[in-house]
Amino acid sequence: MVAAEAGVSRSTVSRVINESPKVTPEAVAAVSAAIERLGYVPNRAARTLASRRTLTVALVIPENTARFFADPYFAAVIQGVAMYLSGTEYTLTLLIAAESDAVKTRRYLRAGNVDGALILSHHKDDHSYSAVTGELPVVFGGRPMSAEGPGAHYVDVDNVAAARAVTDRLVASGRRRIATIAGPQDMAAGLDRLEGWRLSLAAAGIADDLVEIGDFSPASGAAAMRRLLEAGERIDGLFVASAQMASGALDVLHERGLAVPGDLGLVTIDDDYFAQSARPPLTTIDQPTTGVGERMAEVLLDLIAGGDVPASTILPTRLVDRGSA
Amino acid sequence: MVAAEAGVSRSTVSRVINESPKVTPEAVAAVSAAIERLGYVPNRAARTLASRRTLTVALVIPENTARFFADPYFAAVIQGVAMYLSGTEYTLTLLIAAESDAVKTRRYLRAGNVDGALILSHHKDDHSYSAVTGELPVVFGGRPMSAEGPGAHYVDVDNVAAARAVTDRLVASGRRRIATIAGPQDMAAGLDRLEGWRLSLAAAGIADDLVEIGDFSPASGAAAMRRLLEAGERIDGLFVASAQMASGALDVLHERGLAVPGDLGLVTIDDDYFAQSARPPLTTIDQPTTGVGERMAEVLLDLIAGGDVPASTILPTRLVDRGSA
DNA sequence: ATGAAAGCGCTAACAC
DNA sequence: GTGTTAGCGCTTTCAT
Repeated sequence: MVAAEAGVSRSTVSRVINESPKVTPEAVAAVSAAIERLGYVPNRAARTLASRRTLTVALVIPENTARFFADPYFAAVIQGVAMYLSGTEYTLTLLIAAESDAVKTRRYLRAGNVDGALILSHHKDDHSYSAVTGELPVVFGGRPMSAEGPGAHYVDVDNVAAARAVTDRLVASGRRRIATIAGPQDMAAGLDRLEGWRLSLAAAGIADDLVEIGDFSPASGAAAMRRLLEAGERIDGLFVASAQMASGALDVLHERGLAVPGDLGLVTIDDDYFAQSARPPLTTIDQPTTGVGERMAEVLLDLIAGGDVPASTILPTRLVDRGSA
Repeated sequence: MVAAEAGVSRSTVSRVINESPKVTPEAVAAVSAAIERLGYVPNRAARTLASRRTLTVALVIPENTARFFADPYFAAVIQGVAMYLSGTEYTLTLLIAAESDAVKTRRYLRAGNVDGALILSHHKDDHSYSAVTGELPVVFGGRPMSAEGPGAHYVDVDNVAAARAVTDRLVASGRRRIATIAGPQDMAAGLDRLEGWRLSLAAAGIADDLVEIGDFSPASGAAAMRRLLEAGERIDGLFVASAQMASGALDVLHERGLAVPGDLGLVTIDDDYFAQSARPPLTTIDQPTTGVGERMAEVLLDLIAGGDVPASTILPTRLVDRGSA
């Protein structure tokens, strides 16, 4: 094998591969050359078995979250994770966790098949994985809801501040009757954005009674918009908790002949295709989607390396003003 | 360990785990019970090292394809793969292959770290992975372009037939001046859909000179639509090679005050959010996206198992008539 | 049908 | 700094 070719022992080869500091430069050179010449690639299984590190991290997507694969947000996060990892020695295992046997997934995680796990979940009850947090480094995507306990590491954006900032635009435009189409109230993002809207209105002394709930999908946004309109109030401002829902809401407004921002101001969150190509293009919040994935991976690797990382990593967002307020 | 608990040897335990037929039912029962009782989970690395099967398949996404992660098509395929695999013993490794060192990726694949690979690529030059086809079971998503050689296994839909079928609707509506916004001509799907459009027109004796090319994104569809309109021809029918491009094209038509299907018929491919929520909703082709992922995984596992699978697996599509032709 | 023994390819003490 | 010696936890001949 490589050892013979380089004229050293297997141990030295191993040390070079693992970048041990205690190897002479000459030895490193000889081994590297031999590796190159032979096109040698270490066997992962053997390394794992001997060292008890798998060099693998799992990305767990609970099944009911998987249904939202079409959501560009998730796709972007996954992409961020994969891209960050591709620059490291680590490998990514994608796990769609059937809720029928979350047990199976948890066992897999605890069986030492991975060095850590990233958990991307949509709903509150998805967090059945918090149990593994004690036995394995785990990083959640998005602020986990109560059940996780205070120790859970997560990466997220400040949804409260983002929602508040964008709603402030509505207020600044002189809107006084401001409604919201909120996200699901069993998701942190849904709750936080609603809270941000409330804070903005409270600060301006405006009533916060016009609330309809959607599930972040365009169809749910359209339905919520209809309910809002049918309630009979004359709204002059609207904060929709996601651009996908805003797109649905906008369809309904067009149907009814209501103009944005002429008849009412409309702002949202997510600077994706929906916000950009809406007519009119929407004032919104740009959040770092692939960035969330990248940081999740980074935090996890730090945790695995024994680093001592703060439990929460909050990424900055940016307000994109397109004049739709 | 389990052997002691069940009162048998390690070999027997191993046989039970690997479902060897030569074990008495009693032994199986005893071992299964012991496994259950102890919550035993076999160590993957050790199994792999001893058996030389990794129980892992790679899903390779060339970096320039990764940019299209937002494309719901890709997300759906990945989801299909992951969900199919979750029902098997196999694990999915997601590999974003930097084109800078495709060498690294190929080595990884050849180093025996996976039992097979699924390759999802967008463009012609992505297919640098065809080289591994000889050394490892490989299944491509989408018909690979020439370079792969005839042996390459792939799963796809019949894009030619689909495009032809939907264009036929335009013809059936009496449209005589039918243009197309085609996909990239370095992708099989782009070429095939253009070909289908041509065949439909040829059969009807209609000229096929009105062609603009896009890259499947909404923005490119809008740009192509502008070029088509500015060419000055009065078009009465249009086949757009993807719903995302159709959405962009429709925006331009609205801008110019052209009505669908009043002024011109518009049909496309993909029954996704874009086709469904377009105004008007579009006559289109529904293709099994997660189905493609599932079949890719299924074919790969068959290949790994030594099965002898036909090189191409063509999945059926369905025409969805929404009256936009 | 089952057990005993010999590795799979590597890393990790431990000496030198 | 480098080599030697044991395993890591399984599967797999080979006997029995």
